[in-house]
Amino acid sequence: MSLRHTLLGFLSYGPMTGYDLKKFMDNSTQHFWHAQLSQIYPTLKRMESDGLVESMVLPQEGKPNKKVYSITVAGRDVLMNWLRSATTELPPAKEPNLLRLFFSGALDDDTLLAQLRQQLALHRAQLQRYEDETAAYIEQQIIETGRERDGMMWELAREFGVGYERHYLAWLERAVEMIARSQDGQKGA
Amino acid sequence: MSLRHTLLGFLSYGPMTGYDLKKFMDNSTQHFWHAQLSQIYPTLKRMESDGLVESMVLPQEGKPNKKVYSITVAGRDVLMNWLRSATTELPPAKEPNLLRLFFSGALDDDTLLAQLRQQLALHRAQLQRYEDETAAYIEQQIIETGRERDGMMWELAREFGVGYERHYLAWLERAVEMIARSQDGQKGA
DNA sequence: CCTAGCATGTAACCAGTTACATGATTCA
DNA sequence: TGAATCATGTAACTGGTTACATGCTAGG
Repeated sequence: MSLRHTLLGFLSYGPMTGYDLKKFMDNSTQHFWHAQLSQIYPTLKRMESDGLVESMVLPQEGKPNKKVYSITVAGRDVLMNWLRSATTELPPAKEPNLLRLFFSGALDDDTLLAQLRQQLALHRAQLQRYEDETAAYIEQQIIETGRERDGMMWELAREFGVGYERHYLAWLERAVEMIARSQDGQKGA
Repeated sequence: MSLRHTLLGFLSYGPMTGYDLKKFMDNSTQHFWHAQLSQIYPTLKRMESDGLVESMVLPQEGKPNKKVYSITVAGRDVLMNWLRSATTELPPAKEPNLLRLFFSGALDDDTLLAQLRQQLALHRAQLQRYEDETAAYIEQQIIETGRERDGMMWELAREFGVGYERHYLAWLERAVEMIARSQDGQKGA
């Protein structure tokens, strides 16, 4: 259900097209909610027939016409109800990399270490991105839109990402160390 | 694709039924991969016709017959290839609670604080579970099965969970503090 | 010349959820 | 008496991915 909520959330900032919505998602909610254009377009269509959004076609030359969506009163209602709704359970997660590790007892130490080091590199890069690009993007968005309170939420989400990557890195580093040490022990014996 | 890998992973420890597989998942991979029986049964069937597993029917009285699945050589092959496969990208995640917060600028401070405190309670409970039940369960499994190297992986996954919950709690606590403080400032003024 | 960006969508497929169906046994 | 555990599944639906289709403009 949450793609609908994501679209309502962005449209609550102002009217825009499906294409615009995709770009906003790629730049901001990407790491906690994402979608392809091929899912966004039909979802907007269904949301319109459900009365949550309405569209206006802007004719263009040399490009397909723009279809600009706005949130309706009913849409704002659905959005606010979602924002207020209680969290009674932790959402189930799918983490293929953890799953892989869980069953990696069958791998030799070298392959296992290579796996973990690959992940280390990816997470280091992601931490960097949160600290540089994402921070700059949020600051710029706050200046451009003047949405300071929303900006506080965006910043909180970014800080979650930073904390998450730091935890992930610390854990990976400990795991690598542990396995490397147990390997030395075997070679030395 | 990863439900198939999960099932192969558990079957690599020994033959079991779909029902057993579900219980193992609920007790161990639950927080990084989960599935319903209604998805497990047909998946096993397709894996059998793909030659990754094979089944043997054990007749029972008063209950449906047991269908015990074992991993085949081809299945073990697929499992090992997956374990060895490189991680080239961070897997995309869906975090409805973060998404909700991202758009929560429209909520008043009290509702926002209530939201965050609900989450705090859930994550505190989850941390406790990882530290008590999960730790005990893993220890017991290692003793029962003698799989010490696999046990190291299970334990690493558990420690990831502990670290994740600690990070989540620290972040929630900071967020609550920040919002509560900004609220005091407004009241005091 | 080719790639990226702008801008819309459809169709086929795969993964996952919810509801339904059956039926015995054990425990509170 | 009713819920939980054992044990299998099917059917209908929803959510999400991948591939296909079109076509112009700007920049390296």
